[in-house]
Amino acid sequence: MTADDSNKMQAEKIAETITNAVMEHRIAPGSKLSESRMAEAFKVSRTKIRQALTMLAESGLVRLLPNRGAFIASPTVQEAREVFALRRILEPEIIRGVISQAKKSDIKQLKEHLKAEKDARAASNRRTIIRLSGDFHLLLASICGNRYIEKMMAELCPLTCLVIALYDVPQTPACPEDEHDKIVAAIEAGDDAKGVELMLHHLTHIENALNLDGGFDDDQVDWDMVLG
Amino acid sequence: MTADDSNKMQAEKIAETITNAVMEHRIAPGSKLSESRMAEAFKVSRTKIRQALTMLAESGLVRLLPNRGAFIASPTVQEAREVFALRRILEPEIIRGVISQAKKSDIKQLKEHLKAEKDARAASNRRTIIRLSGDFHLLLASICGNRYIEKMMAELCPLTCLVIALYDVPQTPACPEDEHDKIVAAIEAGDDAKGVELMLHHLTHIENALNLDGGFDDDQVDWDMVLG
DNA sequence: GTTGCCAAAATTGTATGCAATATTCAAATC
DNA sequence: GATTTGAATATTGCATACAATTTTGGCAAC
Repeated sequence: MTADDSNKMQAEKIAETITNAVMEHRIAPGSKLSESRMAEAFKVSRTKIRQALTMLAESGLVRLLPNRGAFIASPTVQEAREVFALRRILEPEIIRGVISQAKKSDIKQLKEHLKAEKDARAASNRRTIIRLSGDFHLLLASICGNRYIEKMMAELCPLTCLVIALYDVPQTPACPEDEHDKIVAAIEAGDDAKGVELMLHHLTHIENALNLDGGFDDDQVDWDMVLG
Repeated sequence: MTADDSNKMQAEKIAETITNAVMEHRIAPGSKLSESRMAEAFKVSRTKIRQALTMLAESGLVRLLPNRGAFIASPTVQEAREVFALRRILEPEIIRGVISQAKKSDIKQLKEHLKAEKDARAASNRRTIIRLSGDFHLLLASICGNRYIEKMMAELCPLTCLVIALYDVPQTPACPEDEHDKIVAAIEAGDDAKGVELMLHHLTHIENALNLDGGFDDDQVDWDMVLG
């Protein structure tokens, strides 16, 4: 029966659509998500939209302000750092998990993904590039075989996309193209240490490419600084 | 204003009550959560209950089966192992974080917690003991200063409680009483390596005390007991 | 030109009613 | 006696109507 498809999954599907849009930078951080507009767009009642928004809020991608509505999160500098800190904890272990139990079909899937990334770069398809960049890490998480890690990464990746949208320096060259390839190579070679090192380097590289110093947090305004 | 208290937090408070009840083993894994009963017990409309259940489902503590209703999760053996695997990844880093940035007041709070645990043991207050056992790890997570880690632990601890409820061997002596104390001692001494080792030992110890054949039946929830 | 205020409009919060689906239980059949 | 069927009951799914709150826009006062 298509109970899963038609019933509960409907709200989940809406949430996924929003998440995907965030991952492709088609929704900006801080955007207001009006219930009635969404209901109209998705052709469902507000009830379903509200369900989806509650789910998204629980995952951290959306903030629900009482009587004000739902907004796509805009992570502060501090939050951005915490996202990367957690990823640096999780992803090395993901690499170890992948190496220790990847099947042939998993490796194949990884290589197919690399090819998709290469194609997207060749086509200069910016949104697809961004999207696939995140999906690479989600794919690794799904292969590593721990559903809780996978779930956590499914929350952290969209947040990372928001962080990049907020703090990326435009002229910085995009994610170095070959880092994912190198990681897969290390995985294929079964080289734990190398894979972990590459992953850490990769994450640090992404974080360092951001401008997380002069950030505008939701802190109180320092009027002395404004006037001085 | 108390907008947060009265508006959105109402559903969150319900979810927290359920979570607390799970952590104190006052709701068994697999229990059905009837919307109308809950609405009656909490004296709110089903709408609010539904919101709370959606949140709990997103956090993994509740499973929503289409047209069947909401049930407290009952983690499989595999899921139980994954919970512990993830905790073994996260909590050593939590220890490092706590050591690197705990304030005096944090240490004080930890010691107060140890005393509360000691008191509960002295009074043989089983539910309080269980509850405080989990809270210890949540307290550490809150001190370590990464809100995403804290959130993750806030999901993993209740899940661990479910796992224990499902697979614990009754005659096994409860959590060794002094492991938390030793961990705090290592933290106070600033001894990273020791703290991490103790934490890993602690987690492994809990997991090893479990029996993979035990089980629970889906009891009906006694809402008076949950609320009382 | 700016600020303050009030009414109108738009938006969110909540409850309730009804439809759809599952569960229960008793009667009928084998 | 066990199993199946089907009506009665209970529960979930959903949308809509209405209340509460915020936002908007204009008008007056300074």
